[in-house]
Amino acid sequence: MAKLGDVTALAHHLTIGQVAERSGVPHTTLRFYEDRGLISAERTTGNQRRYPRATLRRIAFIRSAQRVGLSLDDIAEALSTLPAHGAPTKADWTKLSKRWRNELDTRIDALQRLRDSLTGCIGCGCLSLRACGLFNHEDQLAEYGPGAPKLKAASEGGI
Amino acid sequence: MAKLGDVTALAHHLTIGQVAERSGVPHTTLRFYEDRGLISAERTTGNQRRYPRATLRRIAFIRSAQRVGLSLDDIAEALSTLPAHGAPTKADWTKLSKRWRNELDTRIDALQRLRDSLTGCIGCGCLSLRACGLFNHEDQLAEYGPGAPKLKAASEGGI
DNA sequence: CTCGAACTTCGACTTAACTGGAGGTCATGG
DNA sequence: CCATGACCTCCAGTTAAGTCGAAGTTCGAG
Repeated sequence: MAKLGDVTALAHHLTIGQVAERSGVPHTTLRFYEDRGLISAERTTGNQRRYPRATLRRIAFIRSAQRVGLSLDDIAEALSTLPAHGAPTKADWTKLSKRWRNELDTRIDALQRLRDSLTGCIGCGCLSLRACGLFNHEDQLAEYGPGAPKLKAASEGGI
Repeated sequence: MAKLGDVTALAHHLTIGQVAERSGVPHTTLRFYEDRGLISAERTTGNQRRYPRATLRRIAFIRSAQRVGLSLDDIAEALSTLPAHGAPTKADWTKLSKRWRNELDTRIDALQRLRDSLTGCIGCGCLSLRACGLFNHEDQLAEYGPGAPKLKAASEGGI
């Protein structure tokens, strides 16, 4: 039953197990995220990872962003503009945020249309989805949809 | 230069190539979607696919839903409650829509929080993200995040 | 009737995002 | 000081969502 004292050695540094437990993200995934450059950790003399508390926020951000359909690459790119440790400059933040705002706004819009069109279809009784906003730019959508393989050159300005 | 007449034979049925072009989804992907039960087509005597026009709306729906992070399985399940051809009953629609509304509302909410927290961080100057709504339920999130492997039994009530 | 574009199936390959196991190292209560 | 559990690296396997190519068939303008 040897346990790492709950009185965590060095209150500001969490072990990978602690981060895994608190964030709900498996430790294997945390190492994976590190490989992909999403998070980072300092090492003890014995080569074990020690995470700053801020990592929990970073992970929360990652999972939130992922949940709404952004790829780890997009997220990594965004996060890379922030220093791993220490406070980012206001300029960094502004730039990152501007790029994301557009993308997020677009996605929020898409979601709302999806939701409202469903609701609308019930409300108006148009059981075949005809005339519902979402479905009437049929030929316009596409452009670049989802898909594992990178169809369009990874990045080209936006996320 | 033999081209399929632009005066489409049987105005209500599109070839896979036409659907691909109009929807922007590659024909290979259309066949893949058929395998996964997302769309379907009638066949000519020569075994070629002929899609009803409504398929374009179905595809638009699929891509929209995917774009905001829903899996093809979720989408397939939702679409499966609608008949492939012909009008669904109002009851079908109501049921489908109710389930999706919750999920979509949740996602919209998450997106908005993500966006607002970014914006807020700039506005309030809290350069380290401290005190921003999104990041303060740190230990609560997780639950079930994204991930290719099916961690939690595929479906368990909601999408 | 012919010819090329468009279609068919099928199976192997790719990418993203994990997941799991083998084999070894670190840390700490007893 | 030693056992045990938490940690380490590396690498292979899995799932989702496509993508590609080979080899053969259908379609329809000329």
